[in-house]
Amino acid sequence: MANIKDVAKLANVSITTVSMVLNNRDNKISEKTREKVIKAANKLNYSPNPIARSLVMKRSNAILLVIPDISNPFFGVMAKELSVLFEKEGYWLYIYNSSVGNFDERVFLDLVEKNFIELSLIVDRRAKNFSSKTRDRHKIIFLDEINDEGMTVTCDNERGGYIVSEYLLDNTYKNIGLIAGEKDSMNSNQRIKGFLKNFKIRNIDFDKNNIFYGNYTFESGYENAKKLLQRKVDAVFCLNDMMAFGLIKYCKENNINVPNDLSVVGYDDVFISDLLSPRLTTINQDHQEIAREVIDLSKKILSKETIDKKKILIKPVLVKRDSVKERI
Amino acid sequence: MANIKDVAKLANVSITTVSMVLNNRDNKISEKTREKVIKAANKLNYSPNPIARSLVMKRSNAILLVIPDISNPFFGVMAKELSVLFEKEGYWLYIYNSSVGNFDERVFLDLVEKNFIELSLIVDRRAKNFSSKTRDRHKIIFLDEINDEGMTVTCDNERGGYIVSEYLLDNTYKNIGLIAGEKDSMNSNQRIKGFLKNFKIRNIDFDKNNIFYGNYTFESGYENAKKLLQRKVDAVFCLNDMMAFGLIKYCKENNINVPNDLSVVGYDDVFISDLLSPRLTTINQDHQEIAREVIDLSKKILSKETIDKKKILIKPVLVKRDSVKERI
DNA sequence: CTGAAAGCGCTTACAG
DNA sequence: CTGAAAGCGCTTACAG
Repeated sequence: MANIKDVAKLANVSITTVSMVLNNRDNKISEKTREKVIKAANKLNYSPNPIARSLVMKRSNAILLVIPDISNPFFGVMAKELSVLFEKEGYWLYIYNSSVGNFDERVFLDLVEKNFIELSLIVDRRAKNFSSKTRDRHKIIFLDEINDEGMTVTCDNERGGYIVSEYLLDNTYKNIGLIAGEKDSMNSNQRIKGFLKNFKIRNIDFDKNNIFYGNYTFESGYENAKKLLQRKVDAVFCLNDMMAFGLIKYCKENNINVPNDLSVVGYDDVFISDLLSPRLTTINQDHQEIAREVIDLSKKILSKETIDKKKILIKPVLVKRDSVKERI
Repeated sequence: MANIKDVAKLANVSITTVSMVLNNRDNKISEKTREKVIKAANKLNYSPNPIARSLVMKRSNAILLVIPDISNPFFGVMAKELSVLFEKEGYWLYIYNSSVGNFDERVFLDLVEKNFIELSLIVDRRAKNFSSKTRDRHKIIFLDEINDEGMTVTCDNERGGYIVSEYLLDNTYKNIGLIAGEKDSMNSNQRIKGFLKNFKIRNIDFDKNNIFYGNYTFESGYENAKKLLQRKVDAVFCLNDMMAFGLIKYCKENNINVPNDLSVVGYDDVFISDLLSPRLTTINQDHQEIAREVIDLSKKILSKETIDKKKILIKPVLVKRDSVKERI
């Protein structure tokens, strides 16, 4: 692999000149030299070493995406879509599975500063505790409703929860259970908040013992199923599809018919929700729109434009399918 | 963020000494200096900059994983499992979605040489055409049955295909269709080869017009469904689950009952196969075992051990569920 | 036992 | 208009 010296030698110029031409700092370079350099570079199939470049420029064209778990299809699709779009912009995505390694401010700083990451997209509740120094020094977009200061692109979780309770209460469900995310997950808590809001409005009591906390995995849906069913619930709102799948799996194994014996609502509308038996009623978050908004915002941040909106909320939509028995 | 100079200054030694201590090249360094350095490093929360390190050492602790599409759950799970295991070994995984960007020898070399990648894991048929120079110079494990020279860890695709035809023929299916992967996909071709083998053995003709080529996506299963159904097939072998999902989706929309009107077999046993309606009969490739074998082999390759086996084949297993109607 | 120097492959003031 | 030199943050012969 040719380096800048080889090109300089072949073109009979200094490496300074090569660098200037190739980086278009060539306002003062003569057309003739320019051509020589370009020709030599092409001949040698040269492109600059990004590692060396990062070291001197302290930037890297790299964008960090922190997600809990790439094997969750919701994040898989998100990662894919963001990859495509950022690739077009000349950036590449460095995916960090935060449930695999650990993830805290120290890990984040190490990752970002050592690798000269230019922008970070984070969906991880632990980012809530980042110091303001860290937030100020690094460009971050939260894809999680973590706080009210940072840039955020996310689905309107409170509204999502609200819609679900509306649907279930309208359909006269009386004893509704919840399988939530981690206790300190903002996404999860916002969805719960929206969900409970409707109970208050209608002046209906909600037994908080009906809330079980999982961790957004298939397994945690499965494991919470049993406890939940002991409480004789007639409907369950799972705060993501994966946990709904786990719950449904448990029901199948125990001859509990969904939706006749139990109604189930998910959240995410992962593409397979539609293929399940029963087809899963769930909340759709338009990931294409999320991705688009993320890219838009990223471009602005990267080009240091001043940004008007600090929080972008995508509207959630209830997709009615077959896992809820409509009683009205 | 502290750098090596800061540590040297605080510990009152040269940067050489700091480097030696921290990299355990300290056979000759006095215990006293050693301690001073460690203390200073801890105090400053210092860890070496990996970028600078890569540049001088020409290695990076980075492993490249080339997969077609991270949004396919099969690859998502694979990526996750490999991440976990490599993390434990002190490496990190750089995931490249080859269906997003393009992928050829040039792209590969650029990626690997510029970033000082130490090992590449590739599942992409286009790697078939890599020159032997490239293969020799770089450590590669193919997760695809691409050729007979390189290191390979993969599922025994031929056997997988064979098992399926056995099952379908035993169940007296007469007009079987195939939705395959790309025409030049080795995985796909091996599965087809195994599938057809059984026809030869039993002296049954197979109409090759019943083979349709997709690209392993949900959409391509859906799109091939129509053409296939016009050929009045009574069973379809989809060469991965995603395409089977697409086919089943089409059937649902067109009131074709699976398995009563049409039997369907998939390949991969993605975790959701079990949750579909009907539950998908498919070939299981034990990804945990694949991941383990990959790690084992990787460790050997990275430590330059001589390797005995060049090709590791994981045994596929038919998982009988509900998408095939058993006629015997 | 420890350190000064060279060098990895680049970019960028600065000089001419 | 072009190039020599310094420097990014490290490691590693080599010298003493």
